Amino acid sequence: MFDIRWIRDNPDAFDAGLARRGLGATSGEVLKLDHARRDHVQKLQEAQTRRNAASKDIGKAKASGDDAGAQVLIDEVAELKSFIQNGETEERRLTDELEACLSALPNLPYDEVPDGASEDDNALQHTVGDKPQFDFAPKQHFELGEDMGLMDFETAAKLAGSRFVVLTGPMARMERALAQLMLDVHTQENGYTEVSPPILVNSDALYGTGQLPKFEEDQFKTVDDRWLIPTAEVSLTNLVRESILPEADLPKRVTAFTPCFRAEAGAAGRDTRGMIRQHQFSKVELVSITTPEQSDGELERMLGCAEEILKRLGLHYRVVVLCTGDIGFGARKTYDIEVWLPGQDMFREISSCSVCGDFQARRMNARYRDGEGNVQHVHTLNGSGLAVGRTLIAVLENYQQADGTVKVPDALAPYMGGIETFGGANG
RNA sequence: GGAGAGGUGCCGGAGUGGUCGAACGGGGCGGUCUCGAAAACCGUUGAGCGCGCAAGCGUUCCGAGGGUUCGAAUCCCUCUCUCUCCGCCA
Repeated sequence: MFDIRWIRDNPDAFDAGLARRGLGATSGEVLKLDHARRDHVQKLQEAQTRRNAASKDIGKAKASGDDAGAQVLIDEVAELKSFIQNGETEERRLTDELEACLSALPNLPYDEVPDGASEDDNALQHTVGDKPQFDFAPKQHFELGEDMGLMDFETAAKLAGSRFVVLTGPMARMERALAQLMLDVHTQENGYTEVSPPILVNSDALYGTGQLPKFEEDQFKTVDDRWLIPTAEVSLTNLVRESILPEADLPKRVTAFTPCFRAEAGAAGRDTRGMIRQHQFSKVELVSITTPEQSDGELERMLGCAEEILKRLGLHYRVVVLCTGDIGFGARKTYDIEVWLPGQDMFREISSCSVCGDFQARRMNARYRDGEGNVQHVHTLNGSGLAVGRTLIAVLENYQQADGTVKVPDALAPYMGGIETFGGANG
């Protein structure tokens, strides 16, 4: 959501930013609505001023026993009544119309974000590690998992349909181990506070982070008008909605390990094999709430926190800056971390770290009080730290051995009960 | 699920339908006093929107949304949340 006053002052910059997103100029329409609304508000307020004054005089007149004088005023106010009532309805309509227009517009990218139409135009930032060498043809994660009998898509389909999986034994344990490692690093070393939030939320929360109203078809909705979160970003970011935080509380850093649910409405036919794209997956999410001054530095910090997990696991990865065509709805700038999957012979997204400026804060009405006592909107950031399902995939493919077993990375040893490999004859 | 009680400012807590953005207390902030501090005393302390360079003026907001009324924090309806008791339950 944009600051309408900023659009008033910078209509060209606003349109230019939208143009980079491939959208047409909108400031004309927005400002027309804004003008109509302000015009209307002024007339309405004048009427309200007159009504309030007259109403007070009625009270005084009655108190002093001047019933005739009171009656004159009563008649005057009665005339204003319908005008004010209609006026209030109209004001709400104009406000809603303006908001409907603004709420569907994506955030503006930073200048430094590269222009582009698709992920092909993302800019490589840096690469860490090297591709592991195999003296055999590395398998894809689902081949490994199914051969081990520890990853079962068929049974999952019986329970829930396509795009679900059942993990068993050490496979299930490794998913838990990965989450545990991530949470431990983020809470003990990176300054994040662990949170266990609702994963079923209302429409306001989803609106706050920008999934609604535009991306309803990507979400799962319950029968009582709640929604399964597509990411813990929703729950964690909305923790500060409708509040005014003391500046001393910022930056506020929270993390949560939750399941995430996505309808994958537009992804029919994509990544149908394996665990890459599921309706349900688990993720450790990082969210930071900051002042406007802190947010850019916080993005770099958050990226570093996410990268740290991959380094601990010894996984080869690269970081890209998403171009204007690939960046998410609420983001001003996004880093994707892509991990190397030898079985797939390609890099795949495993984390996405975004700075949203005050875009979500305006939708949530999340503010803070600065040193001078001024109230202003916070900035919000979110990032995966990491997507646990995809991390599991990466470990499987990178740590596989010629005999079809998988070596447990050293960093996971404390969480795996001492086993060094798994997937052999005994599971 | 049943029964009841409530949602007022940073917190506690008043508020016969009229001059209430709201008593009073606490907290915070500023000041007086003091060598300094405490105590005491004085002052100050909500958010949104509109107009304005600003000072400021106006307007809206007492859980949310409707309604009654010339006028609603106060009356009515719906919703929502919290608390207590009972039932059920991981």
